[in-house]
Amino acid sequence: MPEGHTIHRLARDLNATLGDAPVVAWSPQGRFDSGAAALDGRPLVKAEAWGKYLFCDFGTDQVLHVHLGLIGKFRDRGAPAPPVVGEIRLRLEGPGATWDLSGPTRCELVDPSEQDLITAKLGADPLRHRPDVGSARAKFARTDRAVGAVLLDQSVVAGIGNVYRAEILFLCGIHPARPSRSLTDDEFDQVWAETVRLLRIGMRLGRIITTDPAEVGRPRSRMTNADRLYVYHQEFCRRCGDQLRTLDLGGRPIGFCPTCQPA
DNA sequence: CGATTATGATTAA
DNA sequence: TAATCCTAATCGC
Repeated sequence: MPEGHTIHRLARDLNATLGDAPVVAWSPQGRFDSGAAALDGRPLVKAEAWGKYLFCDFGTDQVLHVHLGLIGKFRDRGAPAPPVVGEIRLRLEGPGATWDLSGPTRCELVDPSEQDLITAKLGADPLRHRPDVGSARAKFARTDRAVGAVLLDQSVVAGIGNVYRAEILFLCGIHPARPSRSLTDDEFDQVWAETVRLLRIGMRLGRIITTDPAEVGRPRSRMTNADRLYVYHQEFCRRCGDQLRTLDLGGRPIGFCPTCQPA
């Protein structure tokens, strides 16, 4: 379930569990044989997230670039390495962890220059150190596109996905179809603050919760979508009870409350 | 057991 | 805008 929080958490956990020991790398599925061979026996030097993009440095001339896309997963199956289940593009085995990558939209080795090209196109990442808020603010102020679409644009803010954009706008009381340029400075500040706050919570908890993070203490099975979220895939407004509506922005649906988010 | 769906992004048209 | 890619879980029959 990959928005930016997932990728940053992944980078953190890869670094923590793979340490500096040599890693056994292979492609159970066979679709990344040559790439895996280039990493086999190398230690993970550093994993790093840029928005939804993950880069892993193994101390070789090329960097592993992974993008999970909509359905990709990168999970630790524990050690010792259990039998392979399903379509695993890449498996990384360390002394204390076994990472299985499935369904990525990108899994490739790239030159550092290509990595630079990718990251240069990305906007401010709220989860990175000292994100360039000014550039995001300037981009918001410059366009007439709907704010709901701009929030999903990775070249403006890197890491927000379809769930967070809906939840952020609800919490800010902003109608998703409003032109980005119509936001006041205060409104932009509020959007940015909520973005940082929510993504941090998501990274900490390992899942998207925009209501009350304390809720996570409850068993997962007893937490419904409606407990975690205000508008994404919801029918009624948690605040005012009105029927929520859906709009298509940026090619994807976004739910909102017509009362709490007036046009 | 087939159809549907999913927190994404690129390419082609 | 639509088609396409990638996989697994869930849903309906």
